Amino acid sequence: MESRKAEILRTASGLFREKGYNAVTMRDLASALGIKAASLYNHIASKQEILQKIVIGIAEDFTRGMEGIQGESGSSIEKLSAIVHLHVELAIKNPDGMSALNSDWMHLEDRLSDYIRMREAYEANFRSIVKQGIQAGEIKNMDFDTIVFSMLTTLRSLYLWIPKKNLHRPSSFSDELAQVLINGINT
Amino acid sequence: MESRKAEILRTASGLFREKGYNAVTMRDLASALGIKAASLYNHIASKQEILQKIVIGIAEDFTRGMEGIQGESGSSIEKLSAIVHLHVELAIKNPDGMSALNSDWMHLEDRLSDYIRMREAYEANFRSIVKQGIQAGEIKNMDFDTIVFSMLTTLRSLYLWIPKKNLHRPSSFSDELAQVLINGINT
DNA sequence: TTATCAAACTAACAAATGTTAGTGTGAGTA
DNA sequence: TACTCACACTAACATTTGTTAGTTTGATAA
Repeated sequence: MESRKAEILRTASGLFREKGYNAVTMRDLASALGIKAASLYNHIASKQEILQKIVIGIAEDFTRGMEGIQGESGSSIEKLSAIVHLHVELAIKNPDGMSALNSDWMHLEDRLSDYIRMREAYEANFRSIVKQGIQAGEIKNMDFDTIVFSMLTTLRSLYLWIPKKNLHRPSSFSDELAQVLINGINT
Repeated sequence: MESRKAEILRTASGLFREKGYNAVTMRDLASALGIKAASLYNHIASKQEILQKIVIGIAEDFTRGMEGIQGESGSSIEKLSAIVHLHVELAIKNPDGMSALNSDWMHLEDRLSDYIRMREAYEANFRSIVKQGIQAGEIKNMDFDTIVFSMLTTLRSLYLWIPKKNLHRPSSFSDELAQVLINGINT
């Protein structure tokens, strides 16, 4: 059974998505759960903790996923395809949390530097895979920054789009997206 | 000379970009301008007005730009290329304002429905151009939603990226981006 | 029964926030 | 000189907000 705390995090994610972290008050959140604001503090220490649990948790999912992909053997194209799958999987699992990660990370306070470190490491890994692909002749030698930026922003924004689609078969959707994203830059 | 009001809007755009509309207080904004919060009200009616002027102004730029493109003759590929140019031009002109448009539109209150109407009209035009391109055989018949989503999110996120690049020649950058975005879907 | 414990409540507070009222000031104009 | 007007100031306000203190409740275990 979902713990009360998990329920709070899930409900908060939904509200953060609609209005952003700062526009959601503890009274809003309590009201969405059918309780009073003060009661929230039986479960969480502060509003900050809610944001941190949501955002850092997902950032760690991405870090773990990227480590797994880097650890395996495979061509650059195969690795990029695995990255697309990772983004689709996490966006499906928790689109509201992804929204907070994308829009509210700057309000992280104490854990802001942790988040930025993880994001930079992730992007460095991503760039290194694309670079290897170009060197190996697997990826077209177009403007490097443009390739990376275009792929990353599309992947980062998946949470906006995925809830609208009817994903009967997530894995086939994921394959399809990988095709569209990679075919444009594949040799 | 830049009016005091324009200076306020410009400064506010920068702060909104860093922290988001709700996290920027009138005292923050005043302090960035070297004055007191109450003095702002000699120039603007409310905090809301600042957001509205910024966001609705840019939304109207896009609406006008799209009307111009739709009005001209040309292939779908040429129109898409013109749309890329439009996005690059507006992102260069005012990246901070673009950030507010992308991240703070939901706080528009009175003018929220105006904004949403404009955005929906813009996207409908975009989709119609892609659809015509597919019917005319100019664009690959891949998954329609995926093509549209991938292009639109990349264009919408340009403001995050453009300030980091050294754009000596905006028009050649624009051509390059259009190449990367369109080549992947071009026949 | 009695004790425990998670989880809700009421009441309150200090700080922050958007905004208003009323006032001063200094440069340009009549 | 006297007037105006843009633009800044101080002081204060009513709300809103995150959070704390202390209390009640209702189910489960001893």
